[in-house]
Amino acid sequence: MADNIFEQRLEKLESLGELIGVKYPNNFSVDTAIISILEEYKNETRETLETKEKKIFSIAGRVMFRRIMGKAGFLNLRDRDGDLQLYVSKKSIPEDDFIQFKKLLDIGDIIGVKGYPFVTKTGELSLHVTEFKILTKSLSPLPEKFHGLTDIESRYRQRYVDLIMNQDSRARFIARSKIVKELRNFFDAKNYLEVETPMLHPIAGGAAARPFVTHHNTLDMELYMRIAPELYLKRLIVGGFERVYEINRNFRNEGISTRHNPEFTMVEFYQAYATYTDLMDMTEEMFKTVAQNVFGKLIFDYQGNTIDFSKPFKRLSVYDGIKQYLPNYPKEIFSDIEVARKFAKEQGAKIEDYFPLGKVLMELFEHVAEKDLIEPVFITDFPLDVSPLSRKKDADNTLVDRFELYIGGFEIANAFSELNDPLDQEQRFMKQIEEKEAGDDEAHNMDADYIRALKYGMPPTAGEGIGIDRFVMLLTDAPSIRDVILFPLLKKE
RNA sequence: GAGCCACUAGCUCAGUAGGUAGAGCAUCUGACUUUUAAUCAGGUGGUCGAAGGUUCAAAUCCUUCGUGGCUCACCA
Repeated sequence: MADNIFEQRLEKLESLGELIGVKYPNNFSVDTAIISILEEYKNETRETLETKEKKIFSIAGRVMFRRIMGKAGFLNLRDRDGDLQLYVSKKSIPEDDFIQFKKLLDIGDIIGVKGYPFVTKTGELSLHVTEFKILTKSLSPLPEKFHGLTDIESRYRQRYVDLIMNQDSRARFIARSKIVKELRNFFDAKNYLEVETPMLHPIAGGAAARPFVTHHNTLDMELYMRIAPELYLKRLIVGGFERVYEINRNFRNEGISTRHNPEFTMVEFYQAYATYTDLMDMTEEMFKTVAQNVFGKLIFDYQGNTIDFSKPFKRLSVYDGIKQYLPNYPKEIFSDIEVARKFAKEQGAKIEDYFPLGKVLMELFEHVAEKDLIEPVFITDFPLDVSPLSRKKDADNTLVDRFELYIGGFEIANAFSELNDPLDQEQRFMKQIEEKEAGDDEAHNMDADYIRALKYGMPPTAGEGIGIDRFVMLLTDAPSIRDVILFPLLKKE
């Protein structure tokens, strides 16, 4: 015998080829999923089942455990959504099949079996196998059966192994898929139109972030991976699609952390004739609906904190938040930039000299409050300086009709009533360009076509973006964004 | 980008007054026809993340590098 596992398994693969004629057969038909056998027989006992006619099922999956005795043995078979124990005995199957079972099988192999359900002495529903076929040899051994794969890097790099071994990881990605489906149902029920807008942008816009740059060869043109779909979706509002949403990836060329992956998924949606307060109500309804429909509950544990979606979400303005977290604030910080800068720096916020007042206040707020925003809370009424695409408040032109939703200590949604005054928008872009020149490399760029679109008239509109990855983190109690992204970005091996 | 920590068999992990590497599971051989982390007996398997250095001697001490984790910074 060869002296390592890979070589040993290659030899078994050769033997299989000699025994059945091909090494990788594809002639086994599956007629049943394990979960439907479990469902159909869940109320049967050893006694009730013995009196019934034996019904043959054909199932397939991966061998996870085995316990082999002399002329018989048990296997645990796993398919896409269930595990079932198999009982294989020499006298019940053809001789060639028993050779496959006894001599050629390894844990991790993909097999197909036929057999009839029965209940063992110890009361476990099992399949009494009458045909046994190895369909795909696994040449690499699976991780240790009891502990599974725990090394975090391996779980990300070899997600396929993680998904085989770790049922909680598997369940989390299934939940993610259901969450996205429920979001679609939610928007579809409100007559939203799902659209797809460009991922390659000639101008990176719609958010403040550094983009990935790429190049189109034939047009010899610089392009940017999109940092947000916002400006395209609002062009569609101009075009008369009054309710649109898009679920897709954004790309931001920034740091990686437990809450940031360079490519992440957002649902961004826009509704004409709505305001940001309408969206607060809608967001609450959305979170409750998705949580209830996917998980059947409204109260979640997130990393040791309880998050209750059944209660109305709190609402707190940025300025009130500063007053609440820093009761000793100097009265002048909301009007005097020098006082605000000095105070924010004293509190430990990172303030650059070119920051306008609104940005200083925003940094201050996030520095002191963000970590404590565990229960769902809408932070409202942002400074104009940090909101170049938002509508000004009627009552105070230094603030905008905007909110961000915080849950579990991080930002999960951002929304506002949209600025639909093309002349104001043009001035705001000009101001952003000034900030860019002053040193803010994440300031917005001028998008002349977007201004051109607004000049045709965009109805009063509100829009919102929700980070799907973070939403899934909350609902599945995931400590890191990498736990909810199948293949998170890692350095090259 | 900074600090701290980790990297030993396919997997999960032991192993520091520095003396040349171990266990469990997996795998191999044998026994066993109702087991379920099966059991019993006996084997195989390692350039101790990489490269330098100190030393008679390095998994162990030092330096640099790599990969990863956590925290901070960045992320309006």
